[in-house]
Amino acid sequence: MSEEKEKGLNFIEQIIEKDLSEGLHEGRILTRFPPEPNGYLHIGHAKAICVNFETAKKYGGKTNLRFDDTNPEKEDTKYVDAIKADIKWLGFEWNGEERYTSDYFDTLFDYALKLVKEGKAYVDEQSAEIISEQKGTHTEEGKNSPFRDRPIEENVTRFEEMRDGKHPEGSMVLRAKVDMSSPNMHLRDPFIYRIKHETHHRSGDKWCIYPMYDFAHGQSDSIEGITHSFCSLEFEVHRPLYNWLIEELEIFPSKQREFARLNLNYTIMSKRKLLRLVEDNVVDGWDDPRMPTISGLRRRGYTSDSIRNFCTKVGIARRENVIDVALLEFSVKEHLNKITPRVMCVLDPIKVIITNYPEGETEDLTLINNPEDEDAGSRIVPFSKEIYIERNDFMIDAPKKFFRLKPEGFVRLKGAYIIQADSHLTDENGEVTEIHCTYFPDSKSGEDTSGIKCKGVVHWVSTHHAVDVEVRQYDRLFSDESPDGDKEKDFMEFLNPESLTILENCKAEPHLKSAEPGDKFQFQRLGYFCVDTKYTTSDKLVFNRTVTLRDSWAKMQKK
RNA sequence: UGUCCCAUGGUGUAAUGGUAACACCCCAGUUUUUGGUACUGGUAUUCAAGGUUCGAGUCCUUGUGGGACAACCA
Repeated sequence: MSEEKEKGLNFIEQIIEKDLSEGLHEGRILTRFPPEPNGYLHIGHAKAICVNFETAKKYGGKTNLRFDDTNPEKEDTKYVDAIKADIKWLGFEWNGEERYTSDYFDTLFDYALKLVKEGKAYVDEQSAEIISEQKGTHTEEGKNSPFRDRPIEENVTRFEEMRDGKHPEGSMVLRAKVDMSSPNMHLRDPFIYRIKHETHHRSGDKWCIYPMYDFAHGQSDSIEGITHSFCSLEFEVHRPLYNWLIEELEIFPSKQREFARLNLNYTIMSKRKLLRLVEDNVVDGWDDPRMPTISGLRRRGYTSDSIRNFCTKVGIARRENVIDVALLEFSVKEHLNKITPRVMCVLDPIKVIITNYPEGETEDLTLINNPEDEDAGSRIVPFSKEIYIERNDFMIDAPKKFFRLKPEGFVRLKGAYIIQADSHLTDENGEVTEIHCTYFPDSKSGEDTSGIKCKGVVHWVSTHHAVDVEVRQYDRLFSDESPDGDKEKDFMEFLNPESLTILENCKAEPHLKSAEPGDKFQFQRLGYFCVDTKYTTSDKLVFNRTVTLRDSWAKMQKK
């Protein structure tokens, strides 16, 4: 916090500071996060959450959590719980208990009735098709409905009948009487109440009419005394209606402001499309580690700190943007580098026999846990005659710049000795099966007097002490930068067939035996990994690769 | 064809009429018992044309480009 740079305010902060300087609402700041409980939260919501919670906090205000539940068809309580858990996990605390738009159904009905009684709303009994036709187009004005000027008493009666369940779905609708000739389609007598004979997840069967978004959101903001209502750009065209209703209803004047939603390359953010991935079993549920959902990122090993930092780096503005996923990845690496203990795990093991090391002997080596954090201490790693190293750390015809093990070459075993490759065995396919090496007793890590210079350092695990673990390597779910950007092709065509690789024969140092689900580590030289919370059992550890380390060797090879 | 919004390095975001900067990415190097981290340096930017002004990324006009908008969804 103290290192906070003197960067200018974002436009939302500018608005707030201006309001504050003008004494708006006596300096009270109240924002809200209004999810619809019809799906899981994703990284895009995380940005919205940060915008609302962090700006309110910055100015001494609070944030309400309000479930926008006006469409009983799609909403469910199970999503409510998941959403609450995700917000808490992200580290935010909402103002008091969570709220629900459905809690305001009585008030909302009264508001609507007030409009009806003042001749500002009417019941339209035409079909959806007819109404749609009358609505006009962008270039063509709309036409008034024949029901537009029916008597107020008749409107009151009909509206009450709607409420009382006397009419079937789709037979009639309550409309605000605004302006059918407005260039803004949302002002052409928008629907504000519709009939839905549907059981609501909270109000049950009490209601069979439900307010539309435009007649629920702004009013709920107002009821709660929200001072600043931040939403995404797509709602900009709704703002005139938002304001019109507040004025006509003469209720608390909340103000709506819009900002650009988060877009990530190689990622899909649409709830509908995410749902398809889940339903088509392309992924393993909403919390699949490849999903951009909060729960997916959490299972993948992301920390809430890193997600919040990412949201800060991304900024807030009003222009469309596509953030590079590399920035998200950088954000986790930045955090994980500071907090994770280093540990050795061989993903693709190949056996190394140290011919001059005494048979049956084990040596306890002390390795530091985290060079970035002195308090992290150290641990014991057993060393012996037989070890595993990474298959790709040995190369027969190695280029000059290959600093790892090659015939006749030297390499340092991390935290242990320098070894030299003498010979190797291969199978019928030419695959190396075993490497024979000699070690230099006077080259022990920390007390090396051998004078041998070797640039390469390699991680290893003693075969007899190794823990068998499964490692799941994840890559981006889509191979195209904007999977939903093609009008011709379905986003499913861009799925990356290699987004998941399961390695079942990995060897980890014994220290890992006590790892618990959710624990995070840096597998030295490889990346950051966490113990999977779903598939790990008492006798099988499953690790998820959160993100790889930067690999300059791989980069060099590409050239 | 209409209305509204937006336009700053490759990607994002600042600069509030006064020296265009920060982060990520990319490149080169230093350090290193992680080809990690850290550090140093580098490439690269105001959509265009007019106007206002001593001075414009910022204000005005026009153009160009991108986005949004016609669900009994939110």
